[in-house]
Amino acid sequence: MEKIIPSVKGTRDFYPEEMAIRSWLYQTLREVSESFGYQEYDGPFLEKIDLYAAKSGEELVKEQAFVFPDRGGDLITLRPELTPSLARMVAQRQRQLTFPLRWWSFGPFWRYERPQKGRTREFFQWNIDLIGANSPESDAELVAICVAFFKKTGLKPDQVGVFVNDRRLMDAELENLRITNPEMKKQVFRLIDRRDKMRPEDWAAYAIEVGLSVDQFEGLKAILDNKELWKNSPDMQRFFEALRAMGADEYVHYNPQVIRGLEYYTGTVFEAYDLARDGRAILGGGHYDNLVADVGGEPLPGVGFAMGDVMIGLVLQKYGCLPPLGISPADVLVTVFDETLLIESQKAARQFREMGLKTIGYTEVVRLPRQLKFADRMNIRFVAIVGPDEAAAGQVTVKDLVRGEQFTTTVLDAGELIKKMLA
RNA sequence: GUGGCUGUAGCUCAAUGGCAGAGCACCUGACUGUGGAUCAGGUGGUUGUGGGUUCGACCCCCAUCAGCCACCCCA
Repeated sequence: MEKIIPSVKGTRDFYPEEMAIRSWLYQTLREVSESFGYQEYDGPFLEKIDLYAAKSGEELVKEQAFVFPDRGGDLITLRPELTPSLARMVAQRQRQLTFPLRWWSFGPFWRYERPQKGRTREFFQWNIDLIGANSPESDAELVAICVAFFKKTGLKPDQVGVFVNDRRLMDAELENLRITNPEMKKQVFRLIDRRDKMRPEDWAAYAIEVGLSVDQFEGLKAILDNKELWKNSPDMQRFFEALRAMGADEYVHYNPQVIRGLEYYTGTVFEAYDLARDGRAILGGGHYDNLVADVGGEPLPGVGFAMGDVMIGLVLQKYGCLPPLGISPADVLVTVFDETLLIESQKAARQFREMGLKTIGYTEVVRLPRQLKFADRMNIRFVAIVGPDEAAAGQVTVKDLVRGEQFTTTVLDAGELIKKMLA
């Protein structure tokens, strides 16, 4: 045998078991998204590099995207995120679309990163946005959607949580500490983001390096340790009140340390975690002032989030929330007795299918035990045997592999009985 | 991009520098029109790849590829 050419680093093969999970996830996301009245959309998987160069940092495109020249010499990128494509799609029809826009998508993305737990180079992502809305209640709606997803999958509020903050609130709090320089604020945001990843003494040293005075540093720590800080913001108060009204507050926590790396978030920011702090963020999102800022067009505020399939898959597996495996591809297997009866078996299989039963007709002439074993392995509950006796009488013998019982009757009767037993 | 751990049968893993093994799975039979269970037998390997050291390498060294993990980053 020739050597098997290995798959591309960081990609996954989806065998039927994994594919079933992916399809289930897609279906669940669809149901949750649609229950809030969101419409499905998608952009191209290939985009010109310029689309990202305009908006994202140089680093993203140069180091974390798959980029290659096409035959005409243009640089093409396998999309690393959906937002720029969304911005273009919205800007192109800004005058025709009806706002507020509620759109969702689930599709593949690529990032040239080093694979590790919860991170692959090829992954699927749920993107959902409410565009052309600017209220705390619209921000709350998106958080309520991700809570609805958790509820639907069976994840409990003591297993996962959504942590929320508001950048404008943080901005105001920093102003109170006389941190007013925009560049300085950016650095302090980064400092806040790093707090949990560094030892306290290193973090303090970093704070001094950034240029904070001792008073400012103490003030910052007080802010970050204040779980009631949200009460200083009327918008956050409205946000939490809306969440309660939507029945989502159980899962949602205020955390002044949530900042998010993305520069385009301007208001509410949030991310969901396994409460055991196991692994990376499950999802992240927030409020932005202008989706189409880099594409031109009227300023368009909105709120949205993205969730990758890899991390949520790990969390769902950890908490036993994945759908059961070993689901059968068929209800009935029609066996083949010998070459002379091959056609009879195929006719019977067709009749079963026409009655709405998922039916596999064996297409090889092999010994019966082998065919029964096949049915057993494939979790096919019913085996219909068409032997010389049955063929002569216009009947089939149906064996129920779960109960170990069997009966002989016409195909039509057998089909009805099987349907009853499956119900 | 940086660092650590690991690559042996289809799978999970053994093997002081001295004959490459086990369990599970698979195949055959016991059982010529009936799956699972049991028993008996059997197939299965360029030890990731390429070099080096050695009388001799799964084992030591170098490189490389892949997987996992942590950094970095997280759109």
